[in-house]
Amino acid sequence: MQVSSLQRYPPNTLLISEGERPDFLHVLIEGCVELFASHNGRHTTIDIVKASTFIFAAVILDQPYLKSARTLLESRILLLPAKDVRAIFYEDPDFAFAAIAEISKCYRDLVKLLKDQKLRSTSERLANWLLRNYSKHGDDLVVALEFEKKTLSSLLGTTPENLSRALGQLAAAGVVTSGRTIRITDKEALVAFASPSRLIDGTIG
Amino acid sequence: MQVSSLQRYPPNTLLISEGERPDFLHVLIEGCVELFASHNGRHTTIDIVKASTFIFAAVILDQPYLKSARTLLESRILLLPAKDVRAIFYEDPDFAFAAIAEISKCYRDLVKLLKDQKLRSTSERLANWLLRNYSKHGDDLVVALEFEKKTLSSLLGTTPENLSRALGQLAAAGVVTSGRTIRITDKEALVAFASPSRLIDGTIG
DNA sequence: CGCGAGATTGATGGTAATCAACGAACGTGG
DNA sequence: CCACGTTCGTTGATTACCATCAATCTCGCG
Repeated sequence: MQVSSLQRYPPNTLLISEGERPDFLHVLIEGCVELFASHNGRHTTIDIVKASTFIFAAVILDQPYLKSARTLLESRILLLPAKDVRAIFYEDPDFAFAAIAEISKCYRDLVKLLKDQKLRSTSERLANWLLRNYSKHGDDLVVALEFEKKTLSSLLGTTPENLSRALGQLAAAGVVTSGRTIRITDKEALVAFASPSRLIDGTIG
Repeated sequence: MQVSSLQRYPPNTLLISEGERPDFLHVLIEGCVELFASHNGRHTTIDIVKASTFIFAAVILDQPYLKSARTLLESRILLLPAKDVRAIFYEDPDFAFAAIAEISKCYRDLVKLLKDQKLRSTSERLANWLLRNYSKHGDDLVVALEFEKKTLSSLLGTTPENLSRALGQLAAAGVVTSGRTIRITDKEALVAFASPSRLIDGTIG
Protein backbone atom coordinates (compact mmCIF):
# COMPACT_ATOMS: atom_id res chain seq x y z
CA MET A 1 0.00 0.00 0.00
CA GLN A 2 2.42 2.62 -1.12
CA VAL A 3 -0.16 5.23 -2.10
CA SER A 4 -1.51 5.65 1.39
CA SER A 5 -0.86 8.88 3.26
CA LEU A 6 -0.91 9.94 6.88
CA GLN A 7 -2.62 13.28 7.36
CA ARG A 8 -2.90 15.60 10.34
CA TYR A 9 -6.03 17.72 10.78
CA PRO A 10 -6.89 20.50 13.21
CA PRO A 11 -10.07 20.27 15.30
CA ASN A 12 -13.39 20.95 13.65
CA THR A 13 -12.27 19.93 10.16
CA LEU A 14 -14.87 18.46 7.85
CA LEU A 15 -13.43 15.20 6.50
CA ILE A 16 -16.40 13.72 4.69
CA SER A 17 -19.85 14.87 3.60
CA GLU A 18 -22.83 12.54 3.33
CA GLY A 19 -23.79 11.82 -0.24
CA GLU A 20 -20.23 11.96 -1.55
CA ARG A 21 -18.51 9.02 -3.14
CA PRO A 22 -15.77 7.41 -1.05
CA ASP A 23 -12.25 7.84 -2.43
CA PHE A 24 -10.40 6.74 0.66
CA LEU A 25 -10.75 4.46 3.63
CA HIS A 26 -10.08 6.60 6.71
CA VAL A 27 -8.23 5.07 9.62
CA LEU A 28 -8.19 7.22 12.74
CA ILE A 29 -4.79 6.76 14.38
CA GLU A 30 -5.05 9.45 17.01
CA GLY A 31 -7.61 12.06 17.96
CA CYS A 32 -11.40 12.08 17.88
CA VAL A 33 -13.97 12.18 15.08
CA GLU A 34 -17.70 12.86 15.07
CA LEU A 35 -19.93 11.03 12.62
CA PHE A 36 -23.13 12.95 11.99
CA ALA A 37 -26.02 13.32 9.60
CA SER A 38 -28.44 16.01 8.53
CA HIS A 39 -31.92 15.97 7.06
CA ASN A 40 -34.51 18.68 6.52
CA GLY A 41 -32.68 21.20 8.63
CA ARG A 42 -32.28 18.76 11.51
CA HIS A 43 -28.91 17.47 12.58
CA THR A 44 -27.80 14.52 14.69
CA THR A 45 -24.61 12.89 15.87
CA ILE A 46 -24.48 9.21 15.02
CA ASP A 47 -21.31 8.26 16.83
CA ILE A 48 -18.04 9.59 18.17
CA VAL A 49 -14.97 7.45 17.48
CA LYS A 50 -11.53 7.48 19.03
CA ALA A 51 -9.40 4.94 17.24
CA SER A 52 -10.82 2.87 14.44
CA THR A 53 -11.71 2.94 10.82
CA PHE A 54 -14.82 4.81 9.88
CA ILE A 55 -17.31 4.60 7.09
CA PHE A 56 -15.73 1.35 6.01
CA ALA A 57 -18.98 -0.02 4.58
CA ALA A 58 -19.34 2.77 2.04
CA VAL A 59 -15.84 2.05 0.78
CA ILE A 60 -16.48 -1.65 0.44
CA LEU A 61 -19.71 -1.23 -1.47
CA ASP A 62 -18.50 1.83 -3.37
CA GLN A 63 -21.69 3.64 -2.41
CA PRO A 64 -22.27 7.21 -1.23
CA TYR A 65 -21.49 8.04 2.39
CA LEU A 66 -24.53 8.01 4.64
CA LYS A 67 -22.78 10.11 7.25
CA SER A 68 -20.55 13.15 7.41
CA ALA A 69 -17.41 13.25 9.53
CA ARG A 70 -15.46 16.01 11.24
CA THR A 71 -12.59 16.08 13.69
CA LEU A 72 -13.38 17.09 17.27
CA LEU A 73 -9.72 17.19 18.29
CA GLU A 74 -6.51 17.48 16.37
CA SER A 75 -6.28 14.08 14.69
CA ARG A 76 -3.94 11.93 12.69
CA ILE A 77 -5.65 9.91 9.99
CA LEU A 78 -4.38 7.34 7.55
CA LEU A 79 -5.92 7.55 4.11
CA LEU A 80 -6.02 4.37 2.01
CA PRO A 81 -7.24 4.58 -1.59
CA ALA A 82 -10.64 2.91 -1.77
CA LYS A 83 -9.77 0.99 -4.91
CA ASP A 84 -6.75 -0.58 -3.27
CA VAL A 85 -8.75 -1.60 -0.24
CA ARG A 86 -11.32 -3.39 -2.36
CA ALA A 87 -8.66 -5.05 -4.48
CA ILE A 88 -6.72 -6.44 -1.58
CA PHE A 89 -9.49 -8.77 -0.42
CA TYR A 90 -8.73 -11.17 -3.18
CA GLU A 91 -5.01 -11.04 -2.49
CA ASP A 92 -4.95 -11.44 1.26
CA PRO A 93 -7.39 -13.67 3.19
CA ASP A 94 -6.03 -12.39 6.50
CA PHE A 95 -6.88 -8.86 5.49
CA ALA A 96 -10.32 -9.98 4.36
CA PHE A 97 -10.98 -11.58 7.71
CA ALA A 98 -9.70 -8.55 9.60
CA ALA A 99 -11.93 -6.32 7.50
CA ILE A 100 -15.02 -8.37 8.08
CA ALA A 101 -14.28 -8.52 11.80
CA GLU A 102 -13.95 -4.74 11.87
CA ILE A 103 -17.21 -4.13 10.02
CA SER A 104 -18.99 -6.71 12.15
CA LYS A 105 -17.86 -4.87 15.24
CA CYS A 106 -19.09 -1.56 13.79
CA TYR A 107 -22.40 -3.22 13.00
CA ARG A 108 -22.82 -4.46 16.53
CA ASP A 109 -21.89 -1.07 17.97
CA LEU A 110 -24.60 0.44 15.84
CA VAL A 111 -27.17 -2.10 17.04
CA LYS A 112 -26.27 -1.07 20.56
CA LEU A 113 -26.74 2.60 19.69
CA LEU A 114 -30.16 1.88 18.24
CA LYS A 115 -31.22 -0.16 21.27
CA ASP A 116 -29.95 2.60 23.55
CA GLN A 117 -31.99 5.10 21.59
CA LYS A 118 -35.22 3.13 21.44
CA LEU A 119 -35.23 1.43 24.82
CA ARG A 120 -34.06 4.20 27.15
CA SER A 121 -35.04 7.68 28.26
CA THR A 122 -32.71 10.64 27.85
CA SER A 123 -31.40 10.58 31.42
CA GLU A 124 -30.87 6.81 31.26
CA ARG A 125 -28.84 7.25 28.10
CA LEU A 126 -26.78 9.93 29.78
CA ALA A 127 -26.23 7.83 32.91
CA ASN A 128 -25.06 4.86 30.90
CA TRP A 129 -22.86 7.02 28.71
CA LEU A 130 -21.15 8.35 31.83
CA LEU A 131 -20.61 4.81 33.10
CA ARG A 132 -19.04 3.82 29.79
CA ASN A 133 -16.76 6.84 29.61
CA TYR A 134 -15.43 7.63 33.05
CA SER A 135 -11.82 7.09 34.04
CA LYS A 136 -10.23 6.71 37.46
CA HIS A 137 -8.38 9.70 38.90
CA GLY A 138 -7.06 8.46 42.20
CA ASP A 139 -10.20 7.51 44.11
CA ASP A 140 -12.44 9.64 41.93
CA LEU A 141 -14.40 8.55 38.89
CA VAL A 142 -14.30 11.40 36.42
CA VAL A 143 -15.55 12.08 32.91
CA ALA A 144 -13.46 14.79 31.30
CA LEU A 145 -15.35 15.89 28.20
CA GLU A 146 -13.10 16.32 25.20
CA PHE A 147 -15.76 18.08 23.14
CA GLU A 148 -18.68 20.45 23.50
CA LYS A 149 -21.75 19.51 25.50
CA LYS A 150 -23.72 20.39 22.40
CA THR A 151 -22.12 17.44 20.64
CA LEU A 152 -22.80 15.10 23.52
CA SER A 153 -26.45 16.14 23.58
CA SER A 154 -26.75 15.37 19.90
CA LEU A 155 -25.11 11.98 20.39
CA LEU A 156 -27.59 11.22 23.16
CA GLY A 157 -30.45 12.25 20.90
CA THR A 158 -31.50 15.37 22.75
CA THR A 159 -30.79 19.11 22.96
CA PRO A 160 -28.24 21.11 25.00
CA GLU A 161 -31.05 22.41 27.20
CA ASN A 162 -32.27 18.96 28.07
CA LEU A 163 -28.76 17.64 28.61
CA SER A 164 -28.31 20.34 31.25
CA ARG A 165 -31.51 19.25 32.93
CA ALA A 166 -30.61 15.59 32.72
CA LEU A 167 -27.29 16.32 34.44
CA GLY A 168 -29.30 18.17 37.05
CA GLN A 169 -31.49 15.10 37.60
CA LEU A 170 -28.46 12.87 37.99
CA ALA A 171 -27.21 15.02 40.83
CA ALA A 172 -29.60 12.94 42.93
CA ALA A 173 -27.49 9.91 41.96
CA GLY A 174 -24.25 11.60 42.94
CA VAL A 175 -23.25 13.13 39.59
CA VAL A 176 -21.48 16.46 40.06
CA THR A 177 -20.96 18.66 37.03
CA SER A 178 -18.63 21.61 36.77
CA GLY A 179 -17.86 22.78 33.27
CA ARG A 180 -16.46 19.94 31.23
CA THR A 181 -15.62 17.85 34.27
CA ILE A 182 -18.25 15.44 35.54
CA ARG A 183 -17.59 13.50 38.75
CA ILE A 184 -19.32 10.29 39.73
CA THR A 185 -19.39 10.35 43.52
CA ASP A 186 -21.67 7.35 44.04
CA LYS A 187 -21.19 4.72 41.40
CA GLU A 188 -23.60 2.29 43.06
CA ALA A 189 -26.41 4.81 42.89
CA LEU A 190 -25.66 5.70 39.29
CA VAL A 191 -25.58 2.04 38.27
CA ALA A 192 -28.89 1.50 40.06
CA PHE A 193 -30.38 4.35 38.06
CA ALA A 194 -28.82 3.43 34.72
CA SER A 195 -29.19 -0.35 34.88
CA PRO A 196 -26.51 -0.93 32.26
CA SER A 197 -26.65 -4.07 30.14
CA ARG A 198 -23.89 -6.06 28.56
CA LEU A 199 -26.02 -6.25 25.42
CA ILE A 200 -26.21 -2.47 25.05
CA ASP A 201 -23.21 -1.06 26.83
CA GLY A 202 -20.66 -3.86 26.49
CA THR A 203 -17.40 -2.76 24.91
CA ILE A 204 -16.16 -6.14 23.79
CA GLY A 205 -17.95 -7.82 20.91
CA MET B 1 -21.42 -27.35 3.26
CA GLN B 2 -23.00 -30.70 3.74
CA VAL B 3 -24.12 -30.11 7.33
CA SER B 4 -26.48 -27.29 6.49
CA SER B 5 -30.22 -27.84 6.80
CA LEU B 6 -33.30 -26.17 5.43
CA GLN B 7 -35.98 -25.73 8.07
CA ARG B 8 -39.59 -24.65 7.88
CA TYR B 9 -41.13 -22.71 10.76
CA PRO B 10 -44.71 -21.65 11.49
CA PRO B 11 -45.50 -17.98 12.23
CA ASN B 12 -44.57 -16.55 15.59
CA THR B 13 -41.72 -18.99 16.25
CA LEU B 14 -38.84 -17.76 18.36
CA LEU B 15 -35.66 -18.51 16.41
CA ILE B 16 -33.02 -16.72 18.45
CA SER B 17 -32.82 -15.06 21.86
CA GLU B 18 -30.54 -12.15 22.60
CA GLY B 19 -27.61 -13.11 24.79
CA GLU B 20 -27.31 -16.61 23.34
CA ARG B 21 -24.26 -17.85 21.52
CA PRO B 22 -24.65 -18.27 17.76
CA ASP B 23 -24.52 -21.86 16.56
CA PHE B 24 -25.83 -21.23 13.06
CA LEU B 25 -25.92 -18.59 10.41
CA HIS B 26 -29.57 -18.11 9.47
CA VAL B 27 -30.45 -17.42 5.85
CA LEU B 28 -34.07 -16.46 5.30
CA ILE B 29 -35.15 -18.03 2.00
CA GLU B 30 -38.84 -17.29 2.21
CA GLY B 31 -41.13 -15.66 4.73
CA CYS B 32 -40.66 -12.81 7.16
CA VAL B 33 -38.68 -12.41 10.36
CA GLU B 34 -38.77 -9.77 13.09
CA LEU B 35 -35.56 -8.79 14.85
CA PHE B 36 -36.26 -7.31 18.25
CA ALA B 37 -34.71 -6.51 21.59
CA SER B 38 -35.82 -6.14 25.18
CA HIS B 39 -34.47 -4.28 28.16
CA ASN B 40 -35.90 -3.48 31.57
CA GLY B 41 -39.39 -4.58 30.63
CA ARG B 42 -39.36 -2.49 27.45
CA HIS B 43 -39.45 -4.06 24.03
CA THR B 44 -38.64 -2.78 20.56
CA THR B 45 -38.50 -4.05 17.00
CA ILE B 46 -35.14 -3.37 15.39
CA ASP B 47 -35.94 -4.51 11.87
CA ILE B 48 -38.18 -6.72 9.80
CA VAL B 49 -36.45 -8.74 7.10
CA LYS B 50 -37.84 -10.55 4.08
CA ALA B 51 -35.01 -12.34 2.32
CA SER B 52 -31.50 -12.08 3.64
CA THR B 53 -29.16 -13.40 6.22
CA PHE B 54 -29.66 -12.16 9.73
CA ILE B 55 -27.43 -11.66 12.72
CA PHE B 56 -24.44 -12.40 10.53
CA ALA B 57 -22.12 -10.25 12.62
CA ALA B 58 -22.61 -12.30 15.78
CA VAL B 59 -21.69 -15.44 13.86
CA ILE B 60 -18.55 -13.89 12.43
CA LEU B 61 -17.29 -12.60 15.75
CA ASP B 62 -18.58 -15.59 17.72
CA GLN B 63 -20.20 -13.20 20.18
CA PRO B 64 -23.63 -13.30 21.85
CA TYR B 65 -26.64 -12.20 19.82
CA LEU B 66 -27.67 -8.62 20.49
CA LYS B 67 -31.14 -9.23 19.09
CA SER B 68 -33.83 -11.86 19.25
CA ALA B 69 -35.61 -13.15 16.17
CA ARG B 70 -39.03 -14.63 15.50
CA THR B 71 -40.96 -15.52 12.41
CA LEU B 72 -43.90 -13.30 11.48
CA LEU B 73 -45.04 -15.58 8.66
CA GLU B 74 -44.42 -19.19 7.86
CA SER B 75 -40.79 -19.17 6.79
CA ARG B 76 -38.14 -21.33 5.24
CA ILE B 77 -34.69 -20.82 6.69
CA LEU B 78 -31.33 -22.28 5.81
CA LEU B 79 -29.14 -23.05 8.80
CA LEU B 80 -25.39 -23.07 8.27
CA PRO B 81 -23.14 -24.16 11.15
CA ALA B 82 -21.33 -21.10 12.46
CA LYS B 83 -17.97 -22.85 12.59
CA ASP B 84 -18.16 -23.76 8.92
CA VAL B 85 -19.07 -20.20 7.97
CA ARG B 86 -16.07 -18.80 9.76
CA ALA B 87 -13.75 -21.43 8.35
CA ILE B 88 -14.73 -20.89 4.76
CA PHE B 89 -13.36 -17.35 4.57
CA TYR B 90 -9.86 -18.65 4.31
CA GLU B 91 -10.84 -21.14 1.65
CA ASP B 92 -12.89 -19.00 -0.66
CA PRO B 93 -12.13 -15.33 -1.42
CA ASP B 94 -15.36 -14.99 -3.37
CA PHE B 95 -17.33 -16.06 -0.33
CA ALA B 96 -15.35 -13.66 1.82
CA PHE B 97 -16.17 -10.80 -0.49
CA ALA B 98 -19.83 -11.78 -0.66
CA ALA B 99 -19.95 -11.95 3.12
CA ILE B 100 -18.41 -8.55 3.62
CA ALA B 101 -20.72 -7.06 1.02
CA GLU B 102 -23.70 -8.54 2.85
CA ILE B 103 -22.62 -7.25 6.26
CA SER B 104 -21.77 -3.87 4.80
CA LYS B 105 -25.25 -3.65 3.41
CA CYS B 106 -26.73 -4.60 6.78
CA TYR B 107 -24.58 -1.95 8.40
CA ARG B 108 -25.80 0.72 6.04
CA ASP B 109 -29.42 -0.33 6.51
CA LEU B 110 -28.91 0.10 10.22
CA VAL B 111 -27.42 3.57 9.78
CA LYS B 112 -30.54 4.45 7.85
CA LEU B 113 -32.75 3.13 10.63
CA LEU B 114 -30.89 5.19 13.19
CA LYS B 115 -31.11 8.33 11.06
CA ASP B 116 -34.81 7.68 10.52
CA GLN B 117 -35.27 7.36 14.25
CA LYS B 118 -33.27 10.41 15.30
CA LEU B 119 -34.11 12.84 12.50
CA ARG B 120 -37.83 12.27 12.00
CA SER B 121 -41.10 12.48 13.90
CA THR B 122 -43.38 9.48 14.26
CA SER B 123 -45.72 10.43 11.44
CA GLU B 124 -42.80 11.20 9.14
CA ARG B 125 -41.38 7.76 9.84
CA LEU B 126 -44.73 6.20 9.06
CA ALA B 127 -45.15 8.21 5.85
CA ASN B 128 -41.72 7.19 4.61
CA TRP B 129 -42.27 3.59 5.61
CA LEU B 130 -45.44 3.54 3.53
CA LEU B 131 -43.56 5.00 0.56
CA ARG B 132 -40.90 2.31 0.87
CA ASN B 133 -43.38 -0.54 1.17
CA TYR B 134 -46.29 0.05 -1.14
CA SER B 135 -46.91 -1.99 -4.24
CA LYS B 136 -48.95 -1.24 -7.34
CA HIS B 137 -52.36 -2.87 -7.67
CA GLY B 138 -53.63 -1.67 -11.00
CA ASP B 139 -53.75 2.11 -10.61
CA ASP B 140 -53.77 1.92 -6.83
CA LEU B 141 -50.80 2.12 -4.51
CA VAL B 142 -51.45 -0.25 -1.65
CA VAL B 143 -49.62 -1.42 1.43
CA ALA B 144 -50.92 -4.84 2.49
CA LEU B 145 -49.61 -5.44 5.99
CA GLU B 146 -48.31 -8.94 6.49
CA PHE B 147 -48.08 -8.61 10.25
CA GLU B 148 -49.79 -6.97 13.19
CA LYS B 149 -49.97 -3.19 13.50
CA LYS B 150 -48.47 -3.67 16.93
CA THR B 151 -45.28 -4.87 15.29
CA LEU B 152 -45.21 -2.00 12.84
CA SER B 153 -45.65 0.48 15.67
CA SER B 154 -42.70 -1.02 17.48
CA LEU B 155 -40.58 -0.88 14.33
CA LEU B 156 -41.45 2.78 13.95
CA GLY B 157 -40.52 3.40 17.56
CA THR B 158 -43.98 4.16 18.90
CA THR B 159 -47.08 2.47 20.33
CA PRO B 160 -50.16 0.96 18.66
CA GLU B 161 -52.25 3.88 19.91
CA ASN B 162 -50.00 6.47 18.33
CA LEU B 163 -49.71 4.51 15.12
CA SER B 164 -53.50 4.67 14.82
CA ARG B 165 -53.35 8.43 15.33
CA ALA B 166 -50.50 8.86 12.91
CA LEU B 167 -52.52 7.00 10.27
CA GLY B 168 -55.35 9.36 11.09
CA GLN B 169 -53.11 12.36 10.52
CA LEU B 170 -51.97 11.00 7.17
CA ALA B 171 -55.56 10.87 5.97
CA ALA B 172 -55.01 14.56 5.20
CA ALA B 173 -52.30 13.43 2.77
CA GLY B 174 -54.57 10.90 1.10
CA VAL B 175 -53.77 7.79 3.14
CA VAL B 176 -56.82 5.57 3.58
CA THR B 177 -56.67 2.77 6.13
CA SER B 178 -59.02 -0.15 6.41
CA GLY B 179 -57.81 -3.02 8.51
CA ARG B 180 -54.51 -4.28 7.21
CA THR B 181 -54.90 -2.56 3.88
CA ILE B 182 -53.54 0.96 3.51
CA ARG B 183 -54.15 2.84 0.26
CA ILE B 184 -52.10 5.80 -0.93
CA THR B 185 -54.53 7.90 -2.96
CA ASP B 186 -52.29 10.93 -3.45
CA LYS B 187 -48.66 10.00 -3.71
CA GLU B 188 -47.56 13.58 -4.43
CA ALA B 189 -49.09 14.81 -1.20
CA LEU B 190 -47.58 11.96 0.80
CA VAL B 191 -44.14 12.56 -0.66
CA ALA B 192 -44.47 16.26 0.14
CA PHE B 193 -45.24 15.38 3.74
CA ALA B 194 -42.63 12.65 4.08
CA SER B 195 -39.77 14.29 2.18
CA PRO B 196 -37.98 10.98 1.62
CA SER B 197 -34.23 10.99 1.18
CA ARG B 198 -32.02 8.68 -0.79
CA LEU B 199 -29.66 8.65 2.18
CA ILE B 200 -32.30 7.33 4.58
CA ASP B 201 -34.84 5.53 2.46
CA GLY B 202 -32.78 4.32 -0.48
CA THR B 203 -33.01 0.59 -1.06
CA ILE B 204 -29.85 0.15 -3.06
CA GLY B 205 -26.57 0.52 -1.24
C1' DC C 1 -73.01 -17.14 19.44
C1' DG C 2 -69.58 -15.71 22.64
C1' DC C 3 -64.94 -15.28 23.71
C1' DG C 4 -60.40 -13.04 23.35
C1' DA C 5 -56.83 -10.62 21.04
C1' DG C 6 -56.03 -6.73 18.41
C1' DA C 7 -57.24 -2.13 17.11
C1' DT C 8 -59.25 2.28 17.84
C1' DT C 9 -60.71 6.31 20.43
C1' DG C 10 -60.75 9.42 24.25
C1' DA C 11 -58.68 11.50 28.43
C1' DT C 12 -54.75 12.48 31.02
C1' DG C 13 -49.93 13.15 32.48
C1' DG C 14 -45.16 13.28 31.60
C1' DT C 15 -41.25 13.98 28.89
C1' DA C 16 -38.90 16.53 25.82
C1' DA C 17 -38.61 20.34 22.16
C1' DT C 18 -38.84 25.10 21.55
C1' DC C 19 -38.48 29.94 22.56
C1' DA C 20 -36.41 33.47 25.15
C1' DA C 21 -33.28 35.52 28.31
C1' DC C 22 -29.41 35.53 31.06
C1' DG C 23 -24.72 34.29 32.50
C1' DA C 24 -20.22 32.31 31.77
C1' DA C 25 -16.19 31.26 29.08
C1' DC C 26 -13.19 32.03 25.50
C1' DG C 27 -10.67 34.24 21.79
C1' DT C 28 -9.54 38.38 19.56
C1' DG C 29 -7.65 42.65 18.99
C1' DG C 30 -6.59 46.85 20.85
C1' DC D 1 -3.59 43.02 30.22
C1' DC D 2 -8.00 44.48 29.54
C1' DA D 3 -12.28 45.39 26.76
C1' DC D 4 -15.11 43.49 23.77
C1' DG D 5 -17.77 40.23 21.16
C1' DT D 6 -19.12 35.74 20.04
C1' DT D 7 -20.23 31.26 21.27
C1' DC D 8 -21.63 28.07 24.62
C1' DG D 9 -24.15 26.80 28.49
C1' DT D 10 -27.73 27.29 31.77
C1' DT D 11 -32.29 28.51 33.42
C1' DG D 12 -37.13 29.55 33.04
C1' DA D 13 -41.67 29.50 30.57
C1' DT D 14 -44.40 27.52 27.18
C1' DT D 15 -45.92 24.29 23.84
C1' DA D 16 -46.11 20.07 21.33
C1' DC D 17 -45.58 15.50 21.14
C1' DC D 18 -45.97 11.11 22.82
C1' DA D 19 -46.79 7.38 26.45
C1' DT D 20 -49.99 5.63 29.39
C1' DC D 21 -54.41 4.36 31.15
C1' DA D 22 -59.09 3.16 30.33
C1' DA D 23 -63.04 2.03 27.59
C1' DT D 24 -65.12 0.59 23.45
C1' DC D 25 -65.15 -1.63 19.07
C1' DT D 26 -63.90 -5.12 15.52
C1' DC D 27 -62.80 -9.28 13.92
C1' DG D 28 -61.40 -14.07 13.73
C1' DC D 29 -62.16 -18.34 15.65
C1' DG D 30 -63.85 -21.96 18.44
